[in-house]
Amino acid sequence: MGDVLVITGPTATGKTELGVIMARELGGEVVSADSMQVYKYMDIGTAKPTFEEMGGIPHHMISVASPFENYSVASYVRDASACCDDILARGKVPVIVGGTGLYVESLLKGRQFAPREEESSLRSELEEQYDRLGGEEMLKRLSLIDPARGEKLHPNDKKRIVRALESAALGETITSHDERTREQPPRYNGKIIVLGFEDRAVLYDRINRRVDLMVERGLLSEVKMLMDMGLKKGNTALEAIGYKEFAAVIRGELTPEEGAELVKLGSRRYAKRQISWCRRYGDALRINWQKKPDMELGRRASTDFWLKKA
RNA sequence: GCCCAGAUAGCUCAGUUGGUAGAGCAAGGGACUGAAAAUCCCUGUGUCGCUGGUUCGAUUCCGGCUCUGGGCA
Repeated sequence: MGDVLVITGPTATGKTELGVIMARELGGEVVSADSMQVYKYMDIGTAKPTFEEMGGIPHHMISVASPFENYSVASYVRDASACCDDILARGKVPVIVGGTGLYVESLLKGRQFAPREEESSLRSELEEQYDRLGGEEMLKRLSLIDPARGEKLHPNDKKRIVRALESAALGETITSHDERTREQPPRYNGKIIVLGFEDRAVLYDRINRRVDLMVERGLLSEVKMLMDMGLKKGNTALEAIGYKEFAAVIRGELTPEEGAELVKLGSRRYAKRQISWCRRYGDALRINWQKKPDMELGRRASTDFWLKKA
């Protein structure tokens, strides 16, 4: 089982920068764990590291999918573990950097997923059924075939109810699949570093400034380009924070100012969900940046902040 | 200077015919097994401007004061 280093935490905490520093230190390569940086042409709004920022360290799992493709955890685990294995085979250390909790965890565990059919219409039929019959009824039906899963889900959780019914219809319930695969040993031995800030207000301030910076750098024209390419509402890529709001701006439904405010709001809430996800890593090394006294708040965490071990 | 209106949660405001208060937004917490930057669940955080009075009891009624709008001079 290969040793890997994981650097995670909410958005705008300097993961990218620390990742490069650690990769250089350990003789490693960066493997991104970010559900939106996998898409090509989405550079500004996903804050992909620039050539400069990569500092000569190879980066994997960035810009590997077309935004028309609906990439997913399963594809990620397949592709990212191939990267990690290759890095390990060359005697180097994979440094997994990213804030998508599900991706990080699934990669480390080498998680397998319950059955699903790519080309069938089963999924849309189930969705249509859900809309017609309502959550209570669908949950009742799920409970008949997978009681444990039904117990856990809320009637409003359409996505998960549909997925659970789909899996069961294809031959194995999610519960049975989970029980069968959960016992497997993790695929990688990960040392986890969780980045954060002492003060939530400082994090939010950075998020706000970062969004302003994205707008200055041309987020609007990036989104415009994607839409001109033919990307539209159903595409996962356009559901990314920053993209869905500016798509609405382009459609004339929001002013650019309103759009930017919504991006900030969405990013703040996203950060909160990420923090919540990170609390599950009990054995992680937690590092909280603390603002240096008498110093300007800057973009780069390590220059303007002290490291503080929580 | 005078007249009128307002002052209640972080913000915008509702309300209590006198028994210490509630909406929206913001915020906080949580879940997470093929969309995860997605999706879903839970939670009201308060010297009711200050100060006297009436009252068993005042955020509510009365007086004074302060501040903020608007009007008249």
